[in-house]
Amino acid sequence: MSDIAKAAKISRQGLYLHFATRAELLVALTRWMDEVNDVDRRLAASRQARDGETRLAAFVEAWGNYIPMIHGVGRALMAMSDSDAEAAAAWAERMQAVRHGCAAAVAALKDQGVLRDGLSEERATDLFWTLMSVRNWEQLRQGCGWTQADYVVEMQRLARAALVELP
Amino acid sequence: MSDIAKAAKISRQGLYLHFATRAELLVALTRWMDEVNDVDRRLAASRQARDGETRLAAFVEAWGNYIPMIHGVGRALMAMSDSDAEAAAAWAERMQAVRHGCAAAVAALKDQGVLRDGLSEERATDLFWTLMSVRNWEQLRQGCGWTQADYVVEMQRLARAALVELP
DNA sequence: GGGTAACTTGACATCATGTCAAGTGATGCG
DNA sequence: CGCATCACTTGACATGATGTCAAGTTACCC
Repeated sequence: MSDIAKAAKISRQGLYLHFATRAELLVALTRWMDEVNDVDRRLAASRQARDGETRLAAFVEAWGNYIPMIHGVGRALMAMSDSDAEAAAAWAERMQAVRHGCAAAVAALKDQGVLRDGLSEERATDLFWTLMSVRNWEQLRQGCGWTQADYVVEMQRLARAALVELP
Repeated sequence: MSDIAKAAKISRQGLYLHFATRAELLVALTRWMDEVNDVDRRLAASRQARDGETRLAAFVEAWGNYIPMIHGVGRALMAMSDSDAEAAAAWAERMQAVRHGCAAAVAALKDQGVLRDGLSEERATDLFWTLMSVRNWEQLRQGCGWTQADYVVEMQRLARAALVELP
C-alpha cells in the first residue's frame, strides 16, 4: 500500500479514502484491467467457432494469452486468499467466470459427440479448468522457461488429448 | 509459531531454541514426514514396473497418494515462498525431487518408443510435472470436490493421454 | 557443590494493515 | 465575499506475526 501510494503521489492514508482495504484495491484493479483489455472481445472468437475442437483451441488461446496480463494482480490476490476471505472470494469469483468459459467449450464438444467416452461434462470441465489454471501457466512459463507460444500450443494439444475422443 | 508452541507445551520463545525460523521448522517437518511415511518405499513400486505405461500409472498413484500427507506443510511453505527465500528454496528443492521422478517415468516411455511424437523428453517432463503439481491436486480435490480415487484415476488417464503416442 | 543444558519470562524491534483526529487548501455556491 | 465541502495530509496509535535479547529458573550429571 505504501508503494502504491508513493507511485500515485498520494499519502498512504489517502489511499484508504479510495479503497477501504488492500483486497478492495486489488479487486478494483482486476475490474479495471478487464475493461482496458477488453476481455469480452478476446473471448468472442472462442464463442464464434462452430466446430467444438476449434472452439476448444480458441478458448485456450484467448484465456492463455490473457493470463499474463492479470498475472501480477492474480498472484497478489491468491497470496492473500489464505488470510483474507474477501480476497479469496473475489479471486474465486473471477476463476468461476473462467470455469464458465471452460464449461461452454466442453458443452460444444459434447454437442458434437466428440467428448471423450466415460467423461461427464462436469468432470471434463473440472479437468479442463484445472489445466488452464494460472498456477499451471506460472509453472510452465516461469518455472520451466516456456515461451508464451509454447504454452499456448502445448495446452491446446493437451486439452484436446484430455477431452476429445480420438477416432 | 504461537500455536505450535502451545501444542508442544513449550513457550513461544523456547521454540526458537530448536528452530531458528518458521521456515526452518517447516522444512524439518517435511523431512520428518518423509521418514515417517517412508517415501522411498512408496516410490519403489513405480520404479520396478517394466512397462513404461505401467510405470507412469504407478508414479501417478504413488505421488498422487502422497500429496495429501504433505499438503498442509506444503501449503504453508508455498504461502511463505513469496516473502521468504529460504522457504521458497526448500519447497523448490522438494518439488525438484518430484520432477526427477517424472523425468524417470518419461524416460521409460521414451525407451519403449511410446512417447508422443514431437514431444522432447524435457518438454514432456515439464508437462507431466505440472500436471502432478500440488496446486492441481488442491483444485481438483478441494475446489472441485473430487475423491482421492477420482483424482488418481483421472490423472492416470490424463498423463497417458498427454504423453503416450496412441497406436 | 558447581556447571551446563533446556527452558521461562518479560521486554523490545520491525513491518504491514488499518484507524482516528485534527488540520489544510482549493473549489464552488449562495 | 464568505463559507461549506471535499480531497487530501500529518501524526499518532492499535494489532498481530516474527524474531531477538537479557536475566532468570530447574533439573541433572560429574
